[in-house]
Amino acid sequence: MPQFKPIRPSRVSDEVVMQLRDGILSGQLKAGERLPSERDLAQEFEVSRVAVREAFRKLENSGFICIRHGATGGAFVQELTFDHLTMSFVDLFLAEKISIQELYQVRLLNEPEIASLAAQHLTAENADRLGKALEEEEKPSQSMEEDIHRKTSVHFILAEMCQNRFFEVLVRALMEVTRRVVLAGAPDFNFIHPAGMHRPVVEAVLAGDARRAAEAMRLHAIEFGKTLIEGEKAFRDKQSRPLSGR
Amino acid sequence: MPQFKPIRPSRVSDEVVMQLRDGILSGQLKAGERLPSERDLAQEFEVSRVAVREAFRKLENSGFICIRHGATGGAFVQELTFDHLTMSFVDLFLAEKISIQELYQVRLLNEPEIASLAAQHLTAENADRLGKALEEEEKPSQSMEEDIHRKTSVHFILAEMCQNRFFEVLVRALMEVTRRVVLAGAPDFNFIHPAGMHRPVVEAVLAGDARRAAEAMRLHAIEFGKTLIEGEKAFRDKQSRPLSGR
DNA sequence: AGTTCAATAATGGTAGAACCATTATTCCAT
DNA sequence: ATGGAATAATGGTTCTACCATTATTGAACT
Repeated sequence: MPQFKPIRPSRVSDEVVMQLRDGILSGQLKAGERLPSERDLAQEFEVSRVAVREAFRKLENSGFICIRHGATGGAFVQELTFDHLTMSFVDLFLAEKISIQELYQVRLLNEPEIASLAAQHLTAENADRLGKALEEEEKPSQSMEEDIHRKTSVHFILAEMCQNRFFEVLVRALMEVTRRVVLAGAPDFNFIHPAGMHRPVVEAVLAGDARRAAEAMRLHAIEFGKTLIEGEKAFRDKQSRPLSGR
Repeated sequence: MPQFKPIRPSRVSDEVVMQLRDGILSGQLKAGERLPSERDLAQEFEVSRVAVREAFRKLENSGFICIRHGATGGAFVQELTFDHLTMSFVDLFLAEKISIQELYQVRLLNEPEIASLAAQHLTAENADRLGKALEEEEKPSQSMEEDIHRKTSVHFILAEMCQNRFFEVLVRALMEVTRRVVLAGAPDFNFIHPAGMHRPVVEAVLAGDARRAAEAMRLHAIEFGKTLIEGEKAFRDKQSRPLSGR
């Protein structure tokens, strides 16, 4: 018996999505470029404006284009970023498809490697950024938001330094989940993640000592990770009733 | 001066997205449940049907709902899966925002850990699955698709066994990218990934020897990784002109 | 009784037109 | 120069009508 494939009548809007998507991924439509107006595209594809709009919603949702209103507005091709990936990841966490416990395991394995790579790729400029970030995070903060922002920035800089964009997106995702849990649960972030926690890591990286950097990061991940795991239950309880997603 | 926040008039469809999304994430709308029809929802929200449809396109694109046509059709709440995350990841690879080289680094760090965890969580049932998968992959295959499918399944089973859903989604993403590169570039997958390559890994896992499993996987990742890195250039060249994305 | 097939109704899919809202540009009055 | 109205282009929204798909119903015919 021959292998038949399922027949699924495709939507017009999906055809539009595919053509535009291919154009972008193949490089024919470059970032920054402006697509024709909805009305013109509808004419070109010989479909209704609704179909074009639905296609735009999907492409927008995937981060391929962004839409601006008004004259000189329209759909502009975007450089694909990691932001949407991070957000889908957060969604999975919110939907309880992944736990802090699991992320802890991932973090414990990957963050030391990131620190190690950062130490190996140390440049004068990054040394400067890292030093300043460490200074910043040891100052008292006015709000928890600000405190979290400062204390995550060391992680972000290390992730950038390691020159592996996967590790970069991983750290972004981990930090975003962390941020949410902390904001929902912790009364005082500076208490559970006191200033100076990153100092041994940063010092090892600045010294170009990859092994020591990895070990220092490992200890930090263990220390802070335990606190965070405890925080998850409070977070889940708090989230189960009230709404307001992102 | 007080900190003003930027004013962005929101779209009606985005409001609809947010309300439905919150309903799903908070658990008020459970998986399998059917949303009201487009016409009814439009009335409830006091917006047009188009607005509801655009919202549906976004929610569909993010994997929150799926739409069925015909009588008894409508929008059904979906259990959130890792599929969309995997696809966005593949998109980033296709857009050259991430390279095989980088993924190799990630794989080299994580897959040994996965193998190690799998060995630690060995059960009779999984031992059986693993053994059968190994047998399967050592049979000759009729097509490259089939060959790839069989040879990735060991990785999938190990990822499931390790009981960390992040590692699971990581492996899925890595395998999907691998699949594409191989399909585009390799004349004979069985040549670059001969049967039996996984045998040392599987044997170590079945023996419950975590350290040996990790080491065997590390060697496998190095061996196959080098081949794949060479395959990337061929893939990029081939992809740059013709279209047909997924 | 069982089978087949046509009619029906509910639902999503598509189209077109009209109008509103936002924004850059232009031009005019001050 | 500055401020502000008019203009035009574009996305945002709504409405209406109709097409396409599918489950159900019930009649007609074995």
